[in-house]
Amino acid sequence: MKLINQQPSISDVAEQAGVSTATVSRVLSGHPHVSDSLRDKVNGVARALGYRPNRVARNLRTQRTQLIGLIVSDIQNPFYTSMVRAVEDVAYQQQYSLLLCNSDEDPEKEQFYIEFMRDERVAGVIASPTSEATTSLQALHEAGIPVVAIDRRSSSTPVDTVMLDHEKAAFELTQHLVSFGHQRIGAIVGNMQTTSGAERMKGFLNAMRGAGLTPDPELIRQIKPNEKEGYQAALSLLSQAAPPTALFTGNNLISMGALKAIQTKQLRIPDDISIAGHDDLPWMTLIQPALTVAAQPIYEMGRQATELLMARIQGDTEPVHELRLQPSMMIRQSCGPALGRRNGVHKA
Amino acid sequence: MKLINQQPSISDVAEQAGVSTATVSRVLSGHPHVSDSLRDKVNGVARALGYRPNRVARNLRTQRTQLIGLIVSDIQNPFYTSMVRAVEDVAYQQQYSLLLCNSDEDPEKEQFYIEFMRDERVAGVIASPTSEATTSLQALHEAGIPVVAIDRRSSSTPVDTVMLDHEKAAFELTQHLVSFGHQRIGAIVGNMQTTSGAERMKGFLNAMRGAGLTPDPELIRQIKPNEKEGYQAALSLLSQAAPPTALFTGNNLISMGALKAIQTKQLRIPDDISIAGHDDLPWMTLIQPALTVAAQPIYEMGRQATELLMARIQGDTEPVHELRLQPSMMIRQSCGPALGRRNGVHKA
DNA sequence: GTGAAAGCGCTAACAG
DNA sequence: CTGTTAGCGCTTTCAC
Repeated sequence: MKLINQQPSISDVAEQAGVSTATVSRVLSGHPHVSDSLRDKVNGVARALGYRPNRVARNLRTQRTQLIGLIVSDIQNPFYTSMVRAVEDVAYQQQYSLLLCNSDEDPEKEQFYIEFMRDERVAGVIASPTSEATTSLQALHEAGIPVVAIDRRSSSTPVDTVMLDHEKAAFELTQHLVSFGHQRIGAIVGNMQTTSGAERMKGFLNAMRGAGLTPDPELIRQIKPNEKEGYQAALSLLSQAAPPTALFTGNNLISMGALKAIQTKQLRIPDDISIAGHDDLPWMTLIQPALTVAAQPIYEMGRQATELLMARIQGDTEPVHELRLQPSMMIRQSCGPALGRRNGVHKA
Repeated sequence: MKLINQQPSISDVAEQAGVSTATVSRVLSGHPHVSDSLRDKVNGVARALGYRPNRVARNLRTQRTQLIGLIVSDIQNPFYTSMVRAVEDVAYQQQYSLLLCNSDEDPEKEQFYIEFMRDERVAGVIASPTSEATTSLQALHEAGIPVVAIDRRSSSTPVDTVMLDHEKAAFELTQHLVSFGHQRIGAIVGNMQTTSGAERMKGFLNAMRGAGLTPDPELIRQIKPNEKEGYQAALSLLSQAAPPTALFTGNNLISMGALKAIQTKQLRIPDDISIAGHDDLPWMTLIQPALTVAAQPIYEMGRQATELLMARIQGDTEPVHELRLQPSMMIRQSCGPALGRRNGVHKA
């Protein structure tokens, strides 16, 4: 009796069809030199048996897989979600599938997954490293597994990289705020260990200094880039004796937290407080007033990263690329001259 | 000379350490009966060589993998994103990784991925089928690969299932709307082929009839559950000669689209139009007024599904489970008695 | 406690 | 055009 969960192997098909396993293999992988009669026969038997090739065996034999490893720091961040989507689209076209990992900004978890991917001999990896210093990518690279860094750089490993021009985005956002006369601008950004965090901070500081303003360290917060910490940071900023009149937020989660803090403090945007952030999400035009942001071409970044990776997988040996995509400023109504709060304070 | 991308194999380690491959294997998989001296030696050599076991080979030999396949219909839907997160958390704990696929509500794509998973001999699959009639899951099941359906049922295959009590959620939401005196309630829900779509519609209709109201077919729209179609459906509903005074939306993407349509039509919530939807997302309290919804315990659903799956992978043969989790009503300010529009119309 | 050897399912020379 | 054969890297009896 046939065991229920026993899947037929290539030799079962060969036997049934009265041919060798080599012939079956040739038919199934679309090899050209097979007679039509045998081809039909093999196909028929394979279908009848419900045969499906064992990819684990094939992968072992060919020393290749059709798996792309994707490491993001937080799958719940819509920014990464869109990226996953882009990567998946391109990968699917080429019949690759995605091994998805959430590093959670935790180097240990990142390390585990990178090793897992190496052990699984994935064809390539796209990663958004938790830190520029992440060394495990080096191991992948040395093992001959192509890697492309996305959104953040891995300074320790010379790999293809695709990123937003973070500094420019931050610079323009800050300039926009400054143009309304703001001088006390609070900045909430992610860790300096990540490329995006560091470069955004740099853009912010440059824009401030360029406008002849001296950034106040009291108004700068470096946090884990999530809603909760964004909320807390914004709340503490807004609760100071001399609160900022405008807020610069380092990503969409931080913006969300900051907006909730503004809600908690019952401040009006932009009269009491202006706010400008990163990433453009559908809900941002739903709120009143709509949020001004620097939009990232996320899908495009994911697409290009995947295409770069695919080329490497196919053996491309060109020198390392570093792609910088440009932000688009989405000027809406969340920024304006400081009025209410200042007036309120003066009146009080 | 050693090739750059040649990873050392177990026999390299064995040779260097002067032992058999069997011993190396025993040491590396933590097998008990090995002398301490050999164990140390093997570990030392392995580390020195930067050896990493080839999981493809191991998987072939053991006929098992540490891969969980996860099929969702749209990774950009925050609902699924949270689910992915939950699944990943539990899987990671048990050292499993995720093979992620986006079916895009496209049965063909779903089919491709299911076959890929079968070919890769994943340990188990968690899926949100594009249709209750999806038959490919049957193939997995027959091949001895445990499957658990989430959010939606697969009527063709007897597998563990974890879902929201969709009908109840829809029923309560509708009742809430009815309690404000609404009679013309527009409903925008996903395809009837999915469990969630069908059951939500059922809950809606039951609540209407229970209140002595006759659902108007003109006010019901079945769409692909995304923002764009949600927008179009809502817009067409609101542009009718006799528009609804309240909207019932079938998921968060549809709610988003509907809110944008309301914005386009410059209607006031809830005076001109009330709205109640599904899923609770951070931005929903940021908009003015905050949206009333039935929240799903998404993380919990993902967690339980994964635990059910893990049990099956470990050989659990209990009868099939069907878990129904309860929604929580988040009553906020987006529903109220119809005023403005009706008045406006009467005045005109 | 350790090694020799078989074999998981497949593909790719190499013959014929 | 087709079959024979070796072997990918690993685990696991089976002997010793």
